[in-house]
Amino acid sequence: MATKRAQKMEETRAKLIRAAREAFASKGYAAASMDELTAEAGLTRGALYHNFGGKQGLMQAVVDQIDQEMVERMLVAQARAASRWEGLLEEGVAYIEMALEPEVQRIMLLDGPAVLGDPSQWPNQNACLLRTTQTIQALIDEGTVKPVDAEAAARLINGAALNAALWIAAADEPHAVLPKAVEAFRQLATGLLQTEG
Amino acid sequence: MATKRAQKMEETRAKLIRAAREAFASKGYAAASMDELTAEAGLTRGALYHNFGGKQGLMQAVVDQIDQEMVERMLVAQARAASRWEGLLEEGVAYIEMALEPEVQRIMLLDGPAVLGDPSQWPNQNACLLRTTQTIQALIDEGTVKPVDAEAAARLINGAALNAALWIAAADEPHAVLPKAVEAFRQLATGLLQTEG
DNA sequence: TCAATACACATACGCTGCGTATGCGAAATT
DNA sequence: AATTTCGCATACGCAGCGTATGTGTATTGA
Repeated sequence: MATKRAQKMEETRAKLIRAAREAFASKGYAAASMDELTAEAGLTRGALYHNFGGKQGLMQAVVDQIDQEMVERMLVAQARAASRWEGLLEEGVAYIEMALEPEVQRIMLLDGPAVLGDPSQWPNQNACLLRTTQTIQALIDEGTVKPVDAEAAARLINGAALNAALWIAAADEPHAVLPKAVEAFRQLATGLLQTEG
Repeated sequence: MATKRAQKMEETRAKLIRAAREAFASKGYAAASMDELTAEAGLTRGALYHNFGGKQGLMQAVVDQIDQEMVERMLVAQARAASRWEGLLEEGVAYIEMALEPEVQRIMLLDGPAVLGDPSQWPNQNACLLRTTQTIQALIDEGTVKPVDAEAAARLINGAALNAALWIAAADEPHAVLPKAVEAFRQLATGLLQTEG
């Protein structure tokens, strides 16, 4: 069996990550105090340094966890779609919608890149991006999409969705501009479609 | 005439901004020490707080300056193009190329949003984005582009270009993937074109 | 031109917050 | 049961930011 120590440690890690998500999301990475954060979790900075090596390591763990959750939601969105092409679009829309959540916005879109560097270089391999790349490659293979570089297209699509999300989130009435963003996104994406000869 | 004091003050501001650009670009915002930075400019933190109110204010000034330079380069790129539509594409390509510069990448794309919040909310109004929006609106008016929301389209286009740039900059051989990104960008953009009926 | 004032910037201080070194107690090993 | 391991708390030192205060030079008014 897993030792009691290992169990306890996992619990500690979970508590710290939970508190960190809350703190990073509400105050931002820079303004979040490790002392406060750990106290919130009923621990001290000692636990933090032992488990994550430091503030940045904790951020890394938080980002990985959220990234994981986002991938899962993208999978669900894609699975719901009628065709693979619609699946790609649904993935993008799901991405946009997720970025409406302050937590995702602040941690993944604003602070994450500044603290950990370009997302595509994250250890997690940026699962979201990888998924999109695979989907596009499949669409190219089946002739639905023009033979462009799949990774390039994936990054552009994701980037477009990302900025759409930031725009929406910063808008006075997010839910009013969301449809406009989604519509523009769908239109833009058609540029990748194979022009039937 | 402008008083000597005002002249001197402008000079001081310029020196601080120059030193800040260098420091922020090379070390990143968080790791840049105000003491070192100001000493580099032959000044102290006193001057900084008097002129910019703090570290964040200095960042703001730096961002504004770079943003201004980017707009100018985008204007040049657009002016070179044969048509307005090609002008939009050239703007995007110029944007991608600019983001190859470490200074732009680090300050504008990574740290900027984390420190100052979403770019579209910057006081400068994000001149780059405003330009793109206007261009797209003109293209819609002349019937070249589908009647989508101009601002939404602009954000998507800019976002796509931005991420393409980040991808390129992080690549092993940036200049090898640049053409792939540009090609994908041009293809994607065609999605906005009016489908001739 | 000379006093008085304003003001740009330097100096000095305190506080917060990170990272590290050390200590302790409970689980694990023998 | 004795010993070792190790997860976490405690204690310390230091860097860096923001503010309050000082100082010298440019500006104003007569």
